[in-house]
Amino acid sequence: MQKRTAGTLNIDAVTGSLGQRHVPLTTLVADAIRECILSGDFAPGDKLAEERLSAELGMSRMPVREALRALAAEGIVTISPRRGASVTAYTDLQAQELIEVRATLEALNAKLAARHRDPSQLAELRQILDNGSRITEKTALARIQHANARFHEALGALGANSVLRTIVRSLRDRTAIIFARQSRMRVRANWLEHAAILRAVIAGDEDLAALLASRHVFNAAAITEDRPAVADKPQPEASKPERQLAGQQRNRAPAQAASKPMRQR
Amino acid sequence: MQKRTAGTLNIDAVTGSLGQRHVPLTTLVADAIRECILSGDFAPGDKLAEERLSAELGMSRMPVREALRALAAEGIVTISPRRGASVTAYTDLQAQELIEVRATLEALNAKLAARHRDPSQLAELRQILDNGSRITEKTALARIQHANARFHEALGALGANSVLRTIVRSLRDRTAIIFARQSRMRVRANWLEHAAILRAVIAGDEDLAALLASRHVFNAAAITEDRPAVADKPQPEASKPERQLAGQQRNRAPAQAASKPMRQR
DNA sequence: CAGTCGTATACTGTATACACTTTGCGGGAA
DNA sequence: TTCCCGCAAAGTGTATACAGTATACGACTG
Repeated sequence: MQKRTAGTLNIDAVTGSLGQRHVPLTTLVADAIRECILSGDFAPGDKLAEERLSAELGMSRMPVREALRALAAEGIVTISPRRGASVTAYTDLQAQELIEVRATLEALNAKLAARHRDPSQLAELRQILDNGSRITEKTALARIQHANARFHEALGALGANSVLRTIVRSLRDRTAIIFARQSRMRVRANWLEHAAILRAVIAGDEDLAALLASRHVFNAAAITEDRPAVADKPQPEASKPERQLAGQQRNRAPAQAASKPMRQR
Repeated sequence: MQKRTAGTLNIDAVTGSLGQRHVPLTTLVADAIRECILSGDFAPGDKLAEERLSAELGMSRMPVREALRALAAEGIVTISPRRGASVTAYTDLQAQELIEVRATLEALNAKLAARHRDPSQLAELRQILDNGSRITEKTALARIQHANARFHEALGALGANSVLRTIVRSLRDRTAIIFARQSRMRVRANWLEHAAILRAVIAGDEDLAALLASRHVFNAAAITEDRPAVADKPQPEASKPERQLAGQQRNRAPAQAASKPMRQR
C-alpha cells in the first residue's frame, strides 16, 4: 500500500505538532476530501465514488467509505443509498436555513467571546486580523479564504464552548460550499466587519459583538445572493486543468430535497 | 445471515409508512443502538465493541462499525482510535455547553414556529400536548420521555428549518443522555412549560415563544443539576436484569476531555 | 430519425480475513 | 505483599471478495 498523490487530492500525514500518533487513515482522507471540497476543486453535485477515490489514493475502499460518511455527517457530502456520495448541492432554501442558524450561533459565540476575553487568545486574534486585513488586496482568493477561516476559528476558540465551536465550524464549511468565491470588494468589507467584531469583543460589549457577528454572516451571504448563487453560473468547465477528479458529471441540481429519512420514534 | 434479537437491542425493519425501500443495515443498527442509549439501557461510559454488537445482532462488523461512526457524529457515542466506541460520558462543563447551545437554538426554532403557525401542524402539536399532559401522572417515565420527544419533534417541524431541526434533535439526544430520568415533579412542570410555549406560538408572539423555549431548556437542566448529574450516582449495578449488553465495565469518567483532534487548516 | 428495451459496466452494501495494538491477568522478583 | 514484566485474549484498522443494483450505451423497433 503506497500513498499516492492524485490531482489535487493528496494526503499529508503531517500529524503536525504535538500528539495524536497513529492518526487513522479515515481522518486523513476526510481532511483531504474536505479540503478539495472547500477549495472548490470538487464542486457541488460532483460524484465521489469510493472505488475511484480509493484507487487514486492508493488504499482500500474502507477508509474512503468511512471518510465520506464522516463528511456526510458534517453536511458537505450527501449520500444516497446504493447510489453513492456526492458533494452536497444545497438548494437556495437550505442555504437560507443554514445562514439563519449560523448567524444565530455566531452571535452566541461572539457574546461568549466578549464575556471571556482571554488575553493571549485576543492577542492571537488581533494578529490574525492584522494579517488578514493586510493581505486583502494583493493575495490570491484561496489564501484569503484561508485567513478568513483562521479568524473564525480563533474567534470560536475564544468563545470557549467546544460544542458550539464544532457546530459553527460545520455550518461555516457548509456555507463555504455555497458561497465559494467572493468578490474582492466583499473581502474588504469582510475584514472591516471582522475588525468591528473584535473591537466589540475587546470592549466586552456582548450585545454589540453578537449583533455584529450575526450581521456579518448575513452580509457575507447577501452579496452572493444577488449574483445567482450556485445553481446557474455559466461554466467554462474545461478551463481549470488542475482539477482532476472533478467534473465528470454534474448531478441534476434539485432533487436532493428533503434529505434525511426523518427517523421516527 | 439471520436477524437476531439480543437483550434490549433489536432491529425492527419496519420501514414504516411511505418510502425508503432498501434501508441500509447501518441505519437500522444505528437506530437500534441510539434507542438503547436514549432509553438508558446503555449507560454513559459503556463500551460498545464492534465485534460483540455484530455478534449479538447476527451480522458482520461493518454495518455496526458504520453505525457507531454515525452515532459518534451525532455526539452520543465517542470513539477513541484503536480503543473503540463507548457511550459518550459528558463532563459537567460539556453539559453546560450543550444546554447553552440548545437553549439558543430552541429559542430560534420557537421564534420561527411562531412566525409560521401552520394550522395542521399546530393542530397536531395541540393533540400531542393534550396527550402528553394527560399521561403525566400515571404513565411510566420511559413513555413520558417518548411523548416529550414527540412534542419537541413536532415543534421542530413547525419551525420549518430543516438544518435547525437536525441540529436541535442531535442536541436534544445528547442532553437526554445526561439528564436521563427526571422526577415526576419535573415532568409536570415540563408539560406546563410546553403548554406555555405552544400558547405563545399560537399567539404569534415570537419573542415570548423564544424566551419560554430557552427557559424551558435551562429549567429541564437545572433540576438535575442539584442532584448530582451523571457522575456519581450510587449504582446498584446488578439490579437491572434486563440490561443485557451494558455494564460490563464502566470507563473512567473523565479523560475524554478535549475530544476532536482539532483539524488544522 | 426518435424512442424503447436489453445488456454490460461501474459501483455500492456486506462479509470475511488478517495484522497489529491494547488490555487484562498471572507469575516472578523485590 | 506489592510491583513489574510478559503473555494471552480481545478488539480495532485496513484489505479483499462477492453478490446485487443502478447507470450508460448500443441495438432494435416503429
